[in-house]
Amino acid sequence: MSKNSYQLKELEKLVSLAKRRGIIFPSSEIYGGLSSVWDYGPIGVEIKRNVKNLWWKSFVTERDDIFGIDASILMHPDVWKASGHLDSFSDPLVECSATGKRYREDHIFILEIQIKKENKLITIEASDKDEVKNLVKDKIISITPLAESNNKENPSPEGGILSEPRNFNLMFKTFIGPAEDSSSTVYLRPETAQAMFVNFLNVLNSSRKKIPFGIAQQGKSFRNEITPGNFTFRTREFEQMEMEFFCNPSEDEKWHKYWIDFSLDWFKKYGLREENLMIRKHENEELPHYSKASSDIEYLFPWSWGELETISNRTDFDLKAHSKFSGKDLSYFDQENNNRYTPFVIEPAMGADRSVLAFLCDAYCEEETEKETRTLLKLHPDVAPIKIAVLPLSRKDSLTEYSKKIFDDLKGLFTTQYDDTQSIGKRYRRQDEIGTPLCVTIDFESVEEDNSVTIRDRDSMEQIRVSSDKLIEAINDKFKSF
RNA sequence: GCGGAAGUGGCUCAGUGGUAGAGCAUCUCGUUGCCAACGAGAAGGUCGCGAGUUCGAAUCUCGUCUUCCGCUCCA
Repeated sequence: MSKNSYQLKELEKLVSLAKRRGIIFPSSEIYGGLSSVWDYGPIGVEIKRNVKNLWWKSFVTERDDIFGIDASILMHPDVWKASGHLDSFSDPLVECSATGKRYREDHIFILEIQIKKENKLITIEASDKDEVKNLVKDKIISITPLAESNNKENPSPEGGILSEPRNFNLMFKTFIGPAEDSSSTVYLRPETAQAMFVNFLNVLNSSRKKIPFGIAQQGKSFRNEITPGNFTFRTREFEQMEMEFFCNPSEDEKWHKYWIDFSLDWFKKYGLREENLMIRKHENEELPHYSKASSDIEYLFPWSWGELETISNRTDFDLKAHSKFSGKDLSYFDQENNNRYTPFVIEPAMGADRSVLAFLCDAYCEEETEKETRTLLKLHPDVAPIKIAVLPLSRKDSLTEYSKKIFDDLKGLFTTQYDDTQSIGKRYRRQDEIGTPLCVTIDFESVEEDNSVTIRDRDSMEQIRVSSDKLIEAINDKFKSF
């Protein structure tokens, strides 16, 4: 068995575990499911909330230079004209094999022209035939719109071959109001970023903050991906954790590097192993229209390396575009240096669902014990859905009463589960499978003798005995040492 | 969208035309019991869906849906 298929087997096991233990379910399953759409269950929702809250803490509340917003998914349709998403997302496009650049099919014309008595075929980008005539001074024999070309392969304006035209309807369309006429068409946002550009002035004015500063947001985005798949890695509805950091154009490279390092440290801090992480700088030809430079933080998923986060230098593209389309000046006046400029933007854009998946993949672990295989999620305690399980060794009334009291003391401080079904061994294994770092076990000694309980460690399975009066203290000490 | 594989209890799978099965998981009762413990019992499936062939279909045929793997994606 190759390493790859072995690892894919691991992914299948994780998908099974996720369903069995209430982490992630296929959407609308009783109706046959919906392709590549997933629901978080009772355990999964805790993990995802933890990941989002940890991000928010690191990127917003622990800092004094970043502000959060929570914008609507629906926005004015012109937002997507300004951002470029409408043009490059919804028209039939052809792609150049050499540069990867996409052209609107109706803006490409095939020309047969005569240069020095020799007939040549060239391709030109223009909005209509009249513009073509103005652009080309040579003797034109014929002008054929690309759509009417009978050639199997057409050259692109920048060399290379043009692909077959495709409809890239990457944005989800919907309607405002019950009447489905085109005047009320709106889109589900394909990225959360634009809300932060559109609210740039609002945040700037209400926060009285000077540049550099950032605006952060978490929320759902929607893209009609051509190829979704790999569990929750690429889905058409997904949640982003994005931050737009506005800075002086002269400092963009410094901040770009800063946010790459900051993000990488964040993933490492919450448990992803360093050997499974890498930074990949984008080649120039894969940069999108708005970006000057981009780096990915990639994680070694069971199928391959995949992007968790892209940190882009979006330059002043978006603010300038919105200035142009809205007519509102989005430039910034720097009082210290007495000059006006449009800020550059560094954007760390993290996938919330992808991050959860990476934490799960990294934590998934099988250990051979004497009789069985122990499956566990070695999640960082801050990411773990349940922090503590309270497990009475038997269901005798005296133990139940004592254990419930322990549970009541803990549940306000930690996410805690109480479980008194079946054997203690099975309960430990169940908690291992959802990544509960600590189990507190109560036995007759606790009740009848010394008022002490056992704390059992998920990873080492070691137990320590502590007085129940000092239980909370002991738990906090254990969490600190993870 | 094209090609390949697959869909049977919660999970993993067996079952090639004759009354739907196993292991694990789940639930109940008992057990002074600490790493998927032991004993007893219970529940759970119109075999993805829809047609067709047949006396009879999980099994054969067609359609359809879904999932997985490869190609253009990127959070």
